[in-house]
Amino acid sequence: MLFMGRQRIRDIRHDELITATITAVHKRGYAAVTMTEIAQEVGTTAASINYYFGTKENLMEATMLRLLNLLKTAMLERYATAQTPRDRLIAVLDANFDDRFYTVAHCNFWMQFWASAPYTDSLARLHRINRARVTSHFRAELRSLVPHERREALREALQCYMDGVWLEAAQSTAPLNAAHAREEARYVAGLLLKNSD
Amino acid sequence: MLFMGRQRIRDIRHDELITATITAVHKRGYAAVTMTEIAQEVGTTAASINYYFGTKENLMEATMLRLLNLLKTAMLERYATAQTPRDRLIAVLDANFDDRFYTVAHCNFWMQFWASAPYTDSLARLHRINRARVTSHFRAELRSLVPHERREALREALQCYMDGVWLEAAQSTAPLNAAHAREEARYVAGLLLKNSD
DNA sequence: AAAACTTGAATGATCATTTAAAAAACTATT
DNA sequence: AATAGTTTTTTAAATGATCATTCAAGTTTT
Repeated sequence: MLFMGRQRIRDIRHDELITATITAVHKRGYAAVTMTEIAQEVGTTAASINYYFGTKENLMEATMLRLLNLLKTAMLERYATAQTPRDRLIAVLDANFDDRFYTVAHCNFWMQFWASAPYTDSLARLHRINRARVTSHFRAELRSLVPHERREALREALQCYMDGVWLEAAQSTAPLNAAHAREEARYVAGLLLKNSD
Repeated sequence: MLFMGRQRIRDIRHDELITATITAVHKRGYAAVTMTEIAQEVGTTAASINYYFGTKENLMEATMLRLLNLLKTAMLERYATAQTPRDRLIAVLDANFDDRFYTVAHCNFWMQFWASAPYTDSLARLHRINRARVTSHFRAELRSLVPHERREALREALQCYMDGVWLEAAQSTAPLNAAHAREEARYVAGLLLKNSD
């Protein structure tokens, strides 16, 4: 309890501020949002954010880390019950359109992060790592599903499709329908794989 | 000649500065790039940009307009010689991966513009107009190629795929291979349409 | 000579970040 | 369970840096 007590406020603030960052970036844009605006989302001050995160860049990094972990969790959950290679491919697709993850605010933050990642070392690193992870999952699952010559082309097509869906989701004015996105993704994957051999 | 002369320098600067904007945004990022950096790309000063474009926002808008026009031109050229609906669909796809258009710097500017468009009225307008145009082209060509029930799903899939390819291209460190991108796009479109009925 | 163009030096606004001092939460002791 | 001491948290105000934009005085072109 002693230790827990020490950590509690810090953890609460950490979560609050990351949530506030996603909301504020969605409202005002990654480039335009100020520390004060983020702070106001949860009724605190910019100085407080610096107390907990040090810099704006760290805050953005921590926010992106939360999204990456959300994606990873969604993926591992589905992986745990997948039996066949096809199941596992669908697990990867579905994870990307998980209810908890596939929201306008999340896709929007992701898109804006993506656009500015190349210009900030710490963000570029996160981006690279995640990209490599998704790619290797796709490669592994496609190995036993499509012939060797077409594998990379199909993997790229699938990844581009998914990125494109997020991009569109990021601009949406209405709430997203994650279940529908999963169906569409399966349909598209089905078409791409059906004739690939 | 008088009139031409009057316009010449203005036109040259206009072109130079738009090119400089694309390069500088690629180097430094849409959010981080300064007027001075853009000016330095062509050895002039920030004040000069303001003389010609008034504001940074106008400059960005003009830059995006050039890309939009490049895309439109590439499309119309190919449309002119397309005979069948299938030809016209391929024309739309190929235009998006035209040699003049599909470069890292262009895709990068496009991506960054895309991410920040929702937060600036004039840019949002451009974005909306372009999006509507591409969508209506796809709808028109798919009308006679795929059954009614699947048309929207396939159109969305194709558009998302193309957006995703741009997104990846924007991050590339090597020069792009536009011809290869066109081939891939045809291959993907082929798979999507083949089994859709 | 007039118009168009250029630029170095202000201007003024906006921000992230730091500081210092106060408030709150927690711990240990009695 | 009250209290004094310690650490953690909060914030208003200062700091300092960065920029887009404007200005005014030049230069070049027509």
